[in-house]
Amino acid sequence: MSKLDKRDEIARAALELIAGHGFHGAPMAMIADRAGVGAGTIYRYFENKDVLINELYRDLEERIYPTILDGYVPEKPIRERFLHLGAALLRYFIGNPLDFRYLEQFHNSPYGVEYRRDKILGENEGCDVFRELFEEGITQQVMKEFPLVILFALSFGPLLAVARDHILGFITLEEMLIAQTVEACWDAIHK
Amino acid sequence: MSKLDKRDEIARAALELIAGHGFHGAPMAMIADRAGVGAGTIYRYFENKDVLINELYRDLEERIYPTILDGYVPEKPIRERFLHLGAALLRYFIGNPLDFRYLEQFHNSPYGVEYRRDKILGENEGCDVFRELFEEGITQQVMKEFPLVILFALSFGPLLAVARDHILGFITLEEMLIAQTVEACWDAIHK
Amino acid sequence: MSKLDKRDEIARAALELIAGHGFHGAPMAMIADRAGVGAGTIYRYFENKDVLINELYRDLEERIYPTILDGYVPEKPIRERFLHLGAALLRYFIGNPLDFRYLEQFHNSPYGVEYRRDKILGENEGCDVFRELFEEGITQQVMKEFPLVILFALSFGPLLAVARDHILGFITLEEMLIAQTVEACWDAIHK
Amino acid sequence: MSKLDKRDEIARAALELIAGHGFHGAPMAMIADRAGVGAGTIYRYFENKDVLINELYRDLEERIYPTILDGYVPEKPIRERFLHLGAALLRYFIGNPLDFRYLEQFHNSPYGVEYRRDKILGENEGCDVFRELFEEGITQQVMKEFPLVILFALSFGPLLAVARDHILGFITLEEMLIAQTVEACWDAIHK
DNA sequence: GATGAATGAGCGTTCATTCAT
DNA sequence: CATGAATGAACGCTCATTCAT
Repeated sequence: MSKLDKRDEIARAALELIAGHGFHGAPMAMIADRAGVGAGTIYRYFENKDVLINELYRDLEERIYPTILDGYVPEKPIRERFLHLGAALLRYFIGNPLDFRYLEQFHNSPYGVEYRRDKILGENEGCDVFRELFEEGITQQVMKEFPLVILFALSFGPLLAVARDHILGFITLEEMLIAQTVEACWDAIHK
Repeated sequence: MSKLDKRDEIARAALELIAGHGFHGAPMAMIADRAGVGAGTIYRYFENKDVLINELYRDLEERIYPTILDGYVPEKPIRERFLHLGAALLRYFIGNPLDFRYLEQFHNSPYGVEYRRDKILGENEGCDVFRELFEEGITQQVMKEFPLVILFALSFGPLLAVARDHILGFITLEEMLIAQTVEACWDAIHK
Repeated sequence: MSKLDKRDEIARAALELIAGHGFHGAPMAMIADRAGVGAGTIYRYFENKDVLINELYRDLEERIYPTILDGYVPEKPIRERFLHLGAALLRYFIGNPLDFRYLEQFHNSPYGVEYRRDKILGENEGCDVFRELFEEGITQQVMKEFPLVILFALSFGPLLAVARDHILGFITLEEMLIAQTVEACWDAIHK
Repeated sequence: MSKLDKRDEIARAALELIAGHGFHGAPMAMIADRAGVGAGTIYRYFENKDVLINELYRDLEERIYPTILDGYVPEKPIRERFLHLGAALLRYFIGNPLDFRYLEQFHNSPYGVEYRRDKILGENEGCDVFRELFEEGITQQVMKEFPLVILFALSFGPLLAVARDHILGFITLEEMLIAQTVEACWDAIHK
């Protein structure tokens, strides 16, 4: 197993366990076991559990962005772009439930709160596509003049909620329903 | 201190600590300390920590419902009723940040997932007002014909998100913004 | 077993093990075992291992002082007082080898260095008998005009060394030899 | 880097780290790092950490002896020879604080105890100069008729103590004070 | 011969739960 | 009943040592 493989093996094991059982339901020893490495080995790749958790999240973001930006055409109208991003995100979550569960665990934890604080108070990075889209939407007067934070809430709030419901098996999202849901989100934010 | 007082004291202490520091940031001994009782005493009122956590949530629901139903007039049009409930809920969260934080901790944890599973798959209780409102909305053709689960997501998703942002200090919600946000939610679900 | 008994039992076990095997040769679990208590119990009496180690030293000082001051007559000549203290100290070490070994472990460790730094740089406490004796000796011109630190070295250096040699079995100190050794120390410091 | 250079590099690194942080503050990996070699390489030159620690001490002794014997004239009177050795030793410690700190760490540890036991009970080596000096001193009736062990204690006890105090910054030894301190030691042992 | 990634036993410490008082 | 001291399994993490490369 190469060095990179091992790091990924540990990351995968950690993601699975944390997604499934939360941060404290995933002891380092259990992660090591599932990754097929010794307990001490994890610490060659991640300084400690906190760092592991944060790096896992960065990895995840780096997987999501290319995916949802695939086929994204900045020249298209704002509405179409929003529908594209929303649907792509939802599809990603549905197709990668572990990633989604992990993302939720992360957001709803001190890690996520601090992360968001840095994002919102500092200069944004990462969510730039959405931020730009919202800012453009306001400028062009096609979106309600809400603070960005609220536009984010109106868009992501429902998307995350339905993704969770799908993954937990409370509903089954197929393409039609995905599109309709994202359109409903659009209804919430457009003027 | 009467038996009931003691139970409430424990519940209050637990809620505060869990809201502030999460489930694992609130050891039983610390809860007992803050409640002014012995560590063993908690177990006279709650079988174990899991039970305590679940009962805390039930308590919380029982506090929320009367509040948001105050001034709720079933005879009014659906839109008005929705706006009332949404704004009332948001106000409750803003006014009771500990309750809100606890609710979030609970929802985003195995406890919450199991709870929802029971709710959705079994015979619903608790969220009846919203459920009835949504069912009526669909029947009257004023709401989009979505599965209930999606209507919930479109309504609560954004509300919880903005409540969190307010409590974390990322935004300041005053009456105007509350009303506008709930109206935006209505835009998402109404036909 | 009363509360005090248990604290003492832990302290005794810790002292024995540390005296015999050094700080890292005495894991908390082993201390607990020898004290006949659970591993967690130690932490009810001592905040952590560092605190335990420091408290053990304080305990030890409190046992030594009364012993060597027993029969100490401040009105007697300086020489006699020095001989009394030196011999009493040596006798204490010989009679309490665990205390002595612990004291050595402590002094030769970051704990001891910091402790001495506080002692020497701050206002002295504890070693006051010796300090006063030395200061008086200099004032009365019966002792060499050395810095206090050097007088301490000339007195305690040999005493600790012979105590160690006795305890390790390299020599057997009886009363005669004790008296002669302390007199030799006096020869080193007196004018 | 030649084989010998590498061994010395490792020894130097180990000495520095152990002198500064004690035996357990100097992990093998850190020693390897500082020596600029791989972690496994250490084990080509030293069977294990215990062996490394013991060999380090032997190295140290071999550095000290030539130094203090430099200018030592066996024909001179015993007193002068003692003063020479004592002052030379003190100067060595002051000039080589890492060596001194290591020596102290070693002496005050199971390693040192076992080492001394071998020395004293077996046929002496190493400290021969002092041993011979003391034996000669007794024979010539210029020294008190103490067991050797006690003469060692009366000489080295204070010297090690003042060296430590100097290195820890509790006192500053210059030539005058060094000479006076060694003379005081002489006072302790001579008849 | 040299490497350093991998190991896993062992560390100090926490905390849900029990039970003698 | 109420208590809180006692428990010990479990945690995150370290590090001396090994061994495939």
